[in-house]
Amino acid sequence: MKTPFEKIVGRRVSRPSFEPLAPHELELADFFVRIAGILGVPRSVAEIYALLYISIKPLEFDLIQGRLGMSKGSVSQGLKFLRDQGMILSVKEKGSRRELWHPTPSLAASLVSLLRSQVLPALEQSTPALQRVLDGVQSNNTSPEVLERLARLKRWNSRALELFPLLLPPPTEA
Amino acid sequence: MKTPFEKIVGRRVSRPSFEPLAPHELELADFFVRIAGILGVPRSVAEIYALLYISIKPLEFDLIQGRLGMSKGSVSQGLKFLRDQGMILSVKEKGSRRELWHPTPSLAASLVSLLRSQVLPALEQSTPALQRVLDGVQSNNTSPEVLERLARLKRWNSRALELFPLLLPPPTEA
DNA sequence: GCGTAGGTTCAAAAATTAATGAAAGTACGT
DNA sequence: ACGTACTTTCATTAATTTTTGAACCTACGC
Repeated sequence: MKTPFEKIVGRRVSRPSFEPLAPHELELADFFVRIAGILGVPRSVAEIYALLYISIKPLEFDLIQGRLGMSKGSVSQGLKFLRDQGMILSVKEKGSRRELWHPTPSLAASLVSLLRSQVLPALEQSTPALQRVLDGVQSNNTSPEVLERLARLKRWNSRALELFPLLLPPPTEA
Repeated sequence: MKTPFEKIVGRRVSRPSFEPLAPHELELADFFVRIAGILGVPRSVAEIYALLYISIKPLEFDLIQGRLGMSKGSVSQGLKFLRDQGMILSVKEKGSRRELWHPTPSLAASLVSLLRSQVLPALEQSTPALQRVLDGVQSNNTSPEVLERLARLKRWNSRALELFPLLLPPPTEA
């Protein structure tokens, strides 16, 4: 029992029912799920994005939940993730407080931002870490080969850190 | 009770004990674990690779197991993974049947092969999948905007598939 | 200002993924 | 050709990640 009306009538009122995904919608969802998997993004997030991506109009919370058959919590967290990554935007109809979601124009920019957030922190932590490894290895006695290996690793890390902004430039501020 | 000698003496004989990792070895392991995480490779595999990477000489199974404090199964599977990816090689001392493991000279080539094995299959599956989505969408009535979105997605996928071998060329056969 | 539509939080359950270790090969030195 | 040192397999267990859903906010239309 939830809504005031349901309290009065004393039974659950049938909720608006939603279409399950059509075959081609499912296929697009699978596609995004696969790509997301590579980047370590959970399936529910990919499904939400796919649904918004293939929809003509911006979609509301309840419809997303209904058509994908997932919990409120998942929809809320999925939308938060996509919003934080700048992958979706919302509009509001006037006179309603509900938000309607649609994908941002540039998927490319979105993916870049995702990759950045995954890779850059790792690269940045690595520079001092590798230096410490080199220091530690030099106090012990190690072979010139190992020393050279580690030095090369550090050079690569530095180069990657330099190249990264060129390949995947950060979003330019307004 | 395991070895014949232990059967005779009737008690477990103290196994050779192994040094735990030194601080700089731990730090290198952390580095590889972090990088591996991005690529969805489990921690145990990264740890094995780190140990081989920082070692002067090729290492044997038992020593890897002992120093990393992990199970036989994990060591076996980890070595298999690294071997299959072409990231490590083995040598044998004459008169012994045990294999000694060391990293292949080129870490770069190894990482490329890893990336290929993760990304390429996804890209390849995607081409026909996206075509099916386009077909499905056209039989339904959808907006020109959505159609354009999906067409763009497919073009990107094709381009990625073309570019991939250029960026990360497959290993050349001997 | 009140009531509630619309959304978030977060502890607990479910699902997925990784590690373990005993049993089962396998091939090598003798 | 035997015995066993060395390794792999794989069902089970443990760890981690994802999803759920009920309780809880919060701001807006009235």
